[in-house]
Amino acid sequence: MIIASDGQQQRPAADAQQAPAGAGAAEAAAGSHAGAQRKRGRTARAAEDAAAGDAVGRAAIEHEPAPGGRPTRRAKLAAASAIAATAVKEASARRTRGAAAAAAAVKEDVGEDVGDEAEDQEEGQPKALARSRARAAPRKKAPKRQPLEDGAAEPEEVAAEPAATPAKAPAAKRGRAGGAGKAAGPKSPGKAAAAVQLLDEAEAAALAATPLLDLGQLVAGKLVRRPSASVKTPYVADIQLLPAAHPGGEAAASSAAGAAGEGGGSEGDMVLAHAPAMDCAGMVTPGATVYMSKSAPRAPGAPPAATSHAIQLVEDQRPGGTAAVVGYHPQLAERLAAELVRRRLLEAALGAGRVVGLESQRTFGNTRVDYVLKMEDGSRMLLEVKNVVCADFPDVAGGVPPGRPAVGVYKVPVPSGRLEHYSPTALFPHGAQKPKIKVVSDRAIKHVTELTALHKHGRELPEAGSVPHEGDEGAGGGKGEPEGGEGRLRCAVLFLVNRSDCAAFRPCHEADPLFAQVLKAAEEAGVKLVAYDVVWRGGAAFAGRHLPVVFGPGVTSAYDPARLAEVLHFNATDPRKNWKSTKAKAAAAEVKAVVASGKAAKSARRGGKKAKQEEESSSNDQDSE
DNA sequence: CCTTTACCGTAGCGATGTTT
DNA sequence: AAACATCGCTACGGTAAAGG
Repeated sequence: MIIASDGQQQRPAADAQQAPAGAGAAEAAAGSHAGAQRKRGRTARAAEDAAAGDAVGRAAIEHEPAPGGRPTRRAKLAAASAIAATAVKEASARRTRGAAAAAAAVKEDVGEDVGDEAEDQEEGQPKALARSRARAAPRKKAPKRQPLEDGAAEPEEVAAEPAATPAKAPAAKRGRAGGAGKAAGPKSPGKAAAAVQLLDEAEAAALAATPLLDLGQLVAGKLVRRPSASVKTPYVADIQLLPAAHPGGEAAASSAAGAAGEGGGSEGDMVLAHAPAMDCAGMVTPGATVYMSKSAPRAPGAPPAATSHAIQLVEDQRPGGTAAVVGYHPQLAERLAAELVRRRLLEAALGAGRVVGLESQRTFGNTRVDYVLKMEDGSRMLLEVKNVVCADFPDVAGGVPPGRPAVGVYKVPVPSGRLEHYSPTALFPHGAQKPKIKVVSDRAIKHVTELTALHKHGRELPEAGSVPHEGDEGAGGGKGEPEGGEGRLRCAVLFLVNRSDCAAFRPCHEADPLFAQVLKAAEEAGVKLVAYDVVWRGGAAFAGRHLPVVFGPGVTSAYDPARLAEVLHFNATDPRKNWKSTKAKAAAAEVKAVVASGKAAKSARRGGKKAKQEEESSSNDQDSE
C-alpha cells in the first residue's frame, strides 16, 4: 500500500485486477459510455431542477447537455471519452483541492454555467415546491450508470486507461442470456455468451490475500433523514459529511480513507445519497454512520441524477459501544458472490463438483435466478444470493445499544447472562412485516419455493415464452438425491453475510416464520443452503468463512400450504410493484388512442394499411397486461 | 379513523429499432 | 450481419394525501 504525499492512500495497481471481470474504474467508464448522449434532451423537469437548486452535491458533477438532434455514434463515443476524462480530472481535483475547487474546475473545463445552485437554497426549500417540481415534469427513465464505483477511486493511471476502452467489463460480468444452456435461443441470436471465466486453483490461491471487491475511496457521512427533505422517495437520504473516517477500524491501514474534506465536499456539507436498501433493518436511521461512493457524472443530455452519492457500507451499533461494518448496497452481495464462485471458494460447500462456468440473471420458468453454475459433469446449479446484513442481539442488560431503533432488533437468550459468552448469529430476512400480508419478504418466499420446485423437478422447465415440452419428465421427481450429469439441475441458496462478526446464519423466524419454514422445507428437499461471510476493511471486502446454517428452536418445514398460496398470490398480484409500468401503459394507451384516431383518418386516404398495423400493435399491448 | 392511492430514484435485462 | 442504441419493464417500500 502506497501512501501518497497528501496523506491519502493510493491503491497498488495490482488491486485493479482482483475484481470480477474488471470491477472498478473500468465499470465506471463503461457506465458513462452506456449513458452517453441519449436521444432525450434535458427535460423540463431538469430545467426546473437547476432553478430549484436541487442537489447540493450535484454542482460538482453536472454538465451542460449537448442540445440538438441525434448525435452520431462517433460523436457519442467522443462524448463518452470526454466525460471519462472529465471524471479523471475531477478525481484529482477533489483529492487535491476539495470539492468547491473541483466544481469550479469543472465549470472552467466544460465552459458551462452550472446555474444558481447555491447550496443554501436546498435547506428549507418548501416541500410543496419540490413536489410540484416533480409533478410538473415527470422524470423519464435515467440512463445506465454505475453507482458502485467512483471515478475518484483509482489513481490517475488506472482510471485513465479504461476511459479509452469503455463497455468491456460489464458484458463479461453480466454474462448474456443465450449462453451455454440456452443453445443460442431464438430471441437473442448472435449474442455471444460472455460467461465469467473461473480461475484455476493456482490463480485463486494467488489472490487469497487480495480483496474480493474494492470500492475504492469512500466518503463518510451521518444520516440526517430519510426520505430526504427535498426528494420524497424512500430511496434517497440527506447525509451530512463527516471528517475522514475509516470503515472497519483498522482500515486506517487500508484503502478507503474516505476523507470528506478532500472527497465529496467539505465536512458538514449536506449531500443527497441513494439509499437502495432503505433503513436496512434499523441501521440506517438518523445519526447512523454510513460510507458512500460518489456517483459517476451523468452524460451530457441525460437527466441529471437526483443523488450525488450512494450508500455502500453502514455501521451497525453493537453491544458494548462497538460497531460492525456492514455491506449495505444490495448489489454488493451479488458481486461478492460471483467472485467467491470465481475463486472456487464455494465449491466444497455446494457439494456439486467442480464449477466450469458462471452465468448471471437467467430465467427459469417464473424465476430469475441470480447465477447459474455450470458443473464439470454437465449439470447445472442455480444459485440464489441473499444479502444478509442483520445480526441478533443478546438478551442481557446493555445488550441492545441505547437509542437503537426497535425494528430489526431480535434478542436471543444468553444462558450465562454474560456478554462475552454471546456470539451473534446473522439473520435473514429482517424488518417489519408488510401490513397486508404479514410477511417480511413475499419475494424471498417465492424465490425459495420456486427453487425448491425446480430442484425437485431436477431439470429445466420450459422457459417462459418458449414452447412448452409436454412430455418433459423431471429427472429428480422428488425421489431422493438424483444423479448429476447433462441436463441435471440443482439449486442452492447462498446467504452472503455482509459482515464479519457472526458465527452462524439462521433464517429469522421471529420476523418471518413462513420464510423459515419454507427454507427448512427447501433444505429437506435437497436444496443446498450455504452461508459465507466477508470482512470489510476500509472499502475492500475480503473473503471470510463458510458459516453453519442453523434454524431457530421449533422451526420445522410444516408450513401451511394455504398460507403459502396466499403469499404467492399476493406476490403475483400486488399492484404496488407495478405502479410505474401500469401508469406508463395507461399513458401510452391514451396517447396511442389519440394518435390512432388521427392516423386512421389520415391513412384511410392511403388505403388503411398502416392504421391496421397500429391497431394490431395496440391490441397486442393490451393483451400483455 | 382507517384504508387506499400516488409518488419517488436507480440499475439491469431483454426486445426492438437503428446505424455502420 | 453485426454492433450499438433505445425503450419497456421489473425490482426494491415508506410517506403523505385523498378517499371512504
